[in-house]
Formats: sequence, C-alpha cells, structure tokens
Amino acid sequence: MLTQDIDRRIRPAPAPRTVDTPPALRLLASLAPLSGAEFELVRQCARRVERVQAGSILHPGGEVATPRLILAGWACRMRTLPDGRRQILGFLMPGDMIGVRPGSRRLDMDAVTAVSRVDSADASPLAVVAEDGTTAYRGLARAIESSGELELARLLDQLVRLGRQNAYERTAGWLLDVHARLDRAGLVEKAGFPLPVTQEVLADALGLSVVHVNRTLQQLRREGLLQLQAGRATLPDRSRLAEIAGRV
Amino acid sequence: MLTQDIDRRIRPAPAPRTVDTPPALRLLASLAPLSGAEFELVRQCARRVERVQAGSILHPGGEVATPRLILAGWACRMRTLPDGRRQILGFLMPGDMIGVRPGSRRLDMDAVTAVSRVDSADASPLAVVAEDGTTAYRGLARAIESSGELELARLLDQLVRLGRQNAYERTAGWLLDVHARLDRAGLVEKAGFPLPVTQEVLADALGLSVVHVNRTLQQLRREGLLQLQAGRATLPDRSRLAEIAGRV
DNA sequence: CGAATGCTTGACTGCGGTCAAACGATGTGG
DNA sequence: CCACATCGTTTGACCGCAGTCAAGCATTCG
Repeated sequence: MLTQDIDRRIRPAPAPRTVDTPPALRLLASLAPLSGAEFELVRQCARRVERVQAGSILHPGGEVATPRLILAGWACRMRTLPDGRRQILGFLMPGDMIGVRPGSRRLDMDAVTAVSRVDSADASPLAVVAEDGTTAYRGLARAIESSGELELARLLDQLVRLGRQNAYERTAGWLLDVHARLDRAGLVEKAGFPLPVTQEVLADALGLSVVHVNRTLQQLRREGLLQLQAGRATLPDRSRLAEIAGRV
Repeated sequence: MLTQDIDRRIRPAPAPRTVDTPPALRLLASLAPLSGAEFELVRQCARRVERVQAGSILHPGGEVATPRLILAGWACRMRTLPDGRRQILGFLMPGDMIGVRPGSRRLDMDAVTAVSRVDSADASPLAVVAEDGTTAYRGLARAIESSGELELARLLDQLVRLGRQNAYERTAGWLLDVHARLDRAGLVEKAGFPLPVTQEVLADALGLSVVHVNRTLQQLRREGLLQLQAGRATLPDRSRLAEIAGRV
C-alpha cells in the first residue's frame, strides 16, 4: 500500500483532487497553494449561484463593482464610445473576479457584460480576505493578488497587439492567451476548449471588424492552426501560433 | 491677524507652498494629503539625483525594477517584438515611479527607457512605505496607491484608443491625457507644457507610423487645436479636443 | 414555418503604412 | 569657420490591410 493511500485515510484530503474540482477553485489553487479552510471558503461562496444569460449586465460600470466570482461562462469588461463603437478590455472566465481586488478599482469602473450564459457567486468574503493581510486566509489573498497581476499582464499584452500587430498576429496571440487561461482552470481537454464568443464579440476585443475577424479565422483554419466546432476550439500547433504572435 | 498666520508662526508650515514645490512632490501631494514628515521623506529621496540622457535604459526589464522616482524629464515603458516593432506602454513623468507599487510588479517587468534627459532618485523608502500600511506615512502610501490606479486607468484609455480610434482621435485623446498629468505636477503654464518626444516616440506610443503621426499633428495644428514650438505644446481648445477624443 | 441571429463571401473604398527624397537644425572635427 | 554627418521633420507617390456595404447561407428558436 502506498503512503499516499495511508495519508488519505488518516486525514481528510487537505485539498480535493483536481478531478472533481470546479474550474473556479482550480484556477485559484493554481495561483497559490490553498489550505482546506480556504477551499471551503470559496466553496461557501459558490453555494448560492446566480445564473444570467448572454447579454446581461453583470455590472453597469461608473461605480465600484460589488464583489462577484465567475463560476461558469464568459463575461467581458467593455467600454463604449459616444458613437457606439465598443472596445472589450478583457474577458472574465471561471475563477475570475470583479470588485474584489482593491488595486483593480479602476478596472471595476467599466461595465461588465455576460458574453455567454454566466454563473456567478457573491464574492464579498473574498473581498474581505483580499483587503486585510492578517487573516488565516493568506494563501487565498495571494491567489487573488496573483489573479490581478495576471489580468494586468494580459492588458499589457493586449495593448501591444492592438498597437503593433496585424489581424492575423492578434488573433493568434489572443487564442494562445485564452488557451493558457482555461488550461489553468482545467477547462482544456484533448477536444479543445470552450470558446463561447460570437465573431462580433471577438471583433470588439481585437479591435477589428466582424468581416475581418471572419477572414482571419478562416485563414487560421485553412492553415491548420485552428479548429472550431460547436463553440469549442482546438489549437493543433501552438508553437506555430506562438511564432506568429511573436510570443506576445 | 488671521489664525492661519498665527499657525504659521507657531509650527513650521506642514506642507510647503505650491509655488516652489518641485513637480514630483506636487504630483504626489495632489493624489493624497501629505504630512510634513511625508514631504520630508520624499525630499530625502530627491536629494541624490541621478541624471541620464535620452535613450538610456533606466530598467532593462525581465525582472522587477529597483525603486526609482522620476524627478524631471520623461521615460517610457516599452516592449519590443522579435522583428523590432515597438510599442510604448506608457510614459513616466515627474512624480511617477517604477518598482515601488507591489501591484504594479507586472508593469515593472517591461523595459523602461529615458525619452528625454531624465533625473531620477532612489525610491526605496517609498517602496517600504507602499508595502506596509502601518507606518506613519499613510498619506504617502495612499498617494502611491492612487498613482498606480491612475496608471491603470491610463492603460485602459490607451487600449480603447488603439483598438477603436483612428489616428486623429488617438492623438487628441493622448494630448489631453498628457495635459492632465502635467497639470497635476504643476508643469502646465500659459505657454503650454513640455512635450519632449520625437514623432518617432509618439508613433510607438500611438501605434502609428512616423509619417502618419506627422500628418496628424499637422492637421491638428492646421485646425488650431495644437501649437508646437521648441519642445512645448499648447492646446488652445481643449473642449474641442475632448469631443474629438470621445472623452476617452 | 418564418424570424432572428450569426457566419460567409465578394466588391469596393480608404486609412494608414511604406518608400524615397528633401529640408532644417544641431553638432563635430579639421 | 566651414564641411560634413546626424537626427528629426516634412512632403509626395504608391500600396495594402482592414473597413464598409451588401447579399447570400446556415442555425437556432419561437
């Protein structure tokens, strides 16, 4: 009998096995080691789920957001210009939060909209944990902080894409980005990963027109770098995509 | 005799009058009320100045930056693509910092280059203040935090510009942004404000080519929205610029 | 089954990039 | 002091990536 098996009998597993860990928890756990109590706190949050459908407004913007944790589906932070043009600032996927990190107050001033059906939970306890560093939930606090740093890193990558890359490069880089994020949350399988966005949404994120997004996706598919079916995507050659994206 | 005058005699002025306050201090003081001790701490930092010329590397990137406070001149955070294309992520002006805010660790992973001649100072004391919230320097800590929030806000504005605005709109918005920043630092006079950037630098910031930056600046000048001379800029009609920029 | 939504394609246009050359300002060494 | 080099700005000609317009398909849904 393996020692691991003995361990498992003596004390309850401090952290649930990844197999049945929900994506949001899995993402947080990938950012910093979490104790059993910390797992439990997040689970508590996730107990009462609110489900909204695509297009719903999760946060109107203009004020600081109430703390929420995304459990399933995608949302996006977006800004609208006076004449109706829109720019998506970033996507929120399972495990991502709004209104939790004090350092993201400015980010939380922009509107958040559900891009697909979204399950979310009240994340007030997480906001408390993030605020004061003296609790027993230091691992969780670090995970939240780390989540914010990653979001900032993605913003910078996106800035470079929009400023200096063409449609082809932008799309390649963005796909890699999404893959990496969903992989952390355990949402990437051999059959690919969920990509619940219309080409219009993608256009608003990549700073392109819908028509050109379509052309670009087709090119990627033609070249065997992207497969799309039933809202799922597969990237058969990620290293090639990375070359195209200039490792951004 | 006014009570203020009495106050002034009894204890030394807690905060120097703005008239002779150097720009960096003035910016910080505009972000949060600072005590005399806090002023003094910053002054201490600013005692030993290091001067570098345009083009110098203030921070090579790839690692967390050593804390520094910009006292004079402009620097920029920039990223370079494998093929040489460059994107400037943001400018650092008097009162701005690198390597100080823990929440900006990712930002501080990119290279920082002097755009003009730059005077900077060791900001390690500020990094300490920013880190622990229990010191007597709470106002300064808040100013540093606020500075970071503003930088994030500017990143988001820039993202929208690059994603959804044309050259004319981008330039207008960027000029307003610079004006607002320098105004906080007390660097805007009737004769305008310093704009120590070549058109090539501007191109790398706005995601345009040098030639097109030139054309765009000329258009703004032709329309009486911008005056440029000897490295200084004046914006005769800021409300018009704001319309063009879509208030971004 | 029609209506709505999203995807796809083609034709045309235009903003902004590229290339090239000239010009002005500044600086440097003979 | 001038010849020359360098750097930044300016202008013109041309081109191409991506936007716009418009129509036709494909799916989904009531």
